[in-house]
Amino acid sequence: MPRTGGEERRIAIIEEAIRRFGRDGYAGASLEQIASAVGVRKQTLLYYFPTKEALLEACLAAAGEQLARTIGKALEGRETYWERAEAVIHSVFQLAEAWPEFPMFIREAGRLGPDAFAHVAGVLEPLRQRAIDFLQAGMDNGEIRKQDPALLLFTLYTGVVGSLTEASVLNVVVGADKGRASLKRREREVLAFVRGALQPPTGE
Amino acid sequence: MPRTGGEERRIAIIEEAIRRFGRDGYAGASLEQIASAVGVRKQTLLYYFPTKEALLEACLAAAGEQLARTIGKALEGRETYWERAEAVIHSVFQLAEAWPEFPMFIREAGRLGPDAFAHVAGVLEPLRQRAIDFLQAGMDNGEIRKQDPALLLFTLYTGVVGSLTEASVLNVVVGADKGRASLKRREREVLAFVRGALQPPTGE
DNA sequence: GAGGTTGTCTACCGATCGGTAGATGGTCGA
DNA sequence: TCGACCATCTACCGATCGGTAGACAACCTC
Repeated sequence: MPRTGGEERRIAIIEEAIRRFGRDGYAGASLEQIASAVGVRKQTLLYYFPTKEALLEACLAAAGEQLARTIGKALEGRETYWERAEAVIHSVFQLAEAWPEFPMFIREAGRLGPDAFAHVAGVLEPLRQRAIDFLQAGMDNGEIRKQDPALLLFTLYTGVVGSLTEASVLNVVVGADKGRASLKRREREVLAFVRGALQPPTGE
Repeated sequence: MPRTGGEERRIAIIEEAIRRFGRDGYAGASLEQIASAVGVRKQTLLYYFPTKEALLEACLAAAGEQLARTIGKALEGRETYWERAEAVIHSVFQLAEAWPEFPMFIREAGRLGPDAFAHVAGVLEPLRQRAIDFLQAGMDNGEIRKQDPALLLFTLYTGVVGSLTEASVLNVVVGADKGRASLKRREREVLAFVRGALQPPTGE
């Protein structure tokens, strides 16, 4: 009866749950699967998280924090609009490469409804506000096409998340598309799309 | 014991199943719920579709046909690139307004894996080929920014589907956003984004 | 109007799900 | 050293799930 200790195991369960919830959806993943993947019985999982929903909420919060950490670090020292956009997107793509189910879980959070997604977004709120102020400033001084900054942010979000989660569609639409090289190509594509969404209509 | 007759009921079941699969996901929706929403017992549903998976496949095929019909009709008589893009997007947004779960189901199809999505995409293959040829021609004569046409199509797909399915995210990121007016606003936003993705980098 | 076909039902089954109860062992501080 | 606590387990429960078996009624055909 090995004892890994409390916090460590708790984190292991959350990470595995994010993988499963991302891959199979909240309803499609069972506590049994998650527990056994961690190498523990279901009842042990229920010792850490009294219900499935409690586990979900812990995952949502953890995902929000992970994302905030990743994006926050990417923003350090970046000044121009383009540097920032590029750095954030690159960091998220790196995260997705190391942990493919992560963006899927984020999307699942959105699918589960506003309440679930709010758990993720709560931690990200300061970053959201910064991003919107930043976009607004860029529009005011003419470096970014004038538009609703919040809607623009939403469009950027769907573009990045879609590119990271719709791999099945990509395989069917584009043809064989696996591995690291493909992810890199999609990152370039997203960057081009973001450039298009940001640049003023008259070009330069 | 009313008898609605075979084909009519079959279609009613498929439409309700698309709603439920779209809203709750394939795993999250039960045959019981679908059947009772149609006003029929689960065993009657199983008379039409011997297994849940068979019902799913029927839904995938039906969704593909619905989409092909909608897009095909939107393309009639449109000539320029912009007219076509606008018409297709508008038709899809109209479909989504009348049937909000429809785009959610399409996204669920992608989530279920390449095999499931292939059932939808099969019917759409001629349209996909036309779109790619069309984009390629536009790039060749300089009306569209040069890029991989298949990847561009994928990006457009994720933009439209994302805008239609990530309503929860939108509510959190943008704030209250319900009803017809909001959908119209999002359609304009998507159109702007598509324009950005299509236009050559030097403006015009 | 008899008989097959089609559509809908009641009744039930085994598996699995999320969750409860409680025993057991390991660890550590008093 | 001994008792409290922490972590993990075995055993089990009621509900629900997808699916089967089969009765039965309405309809069509001849």
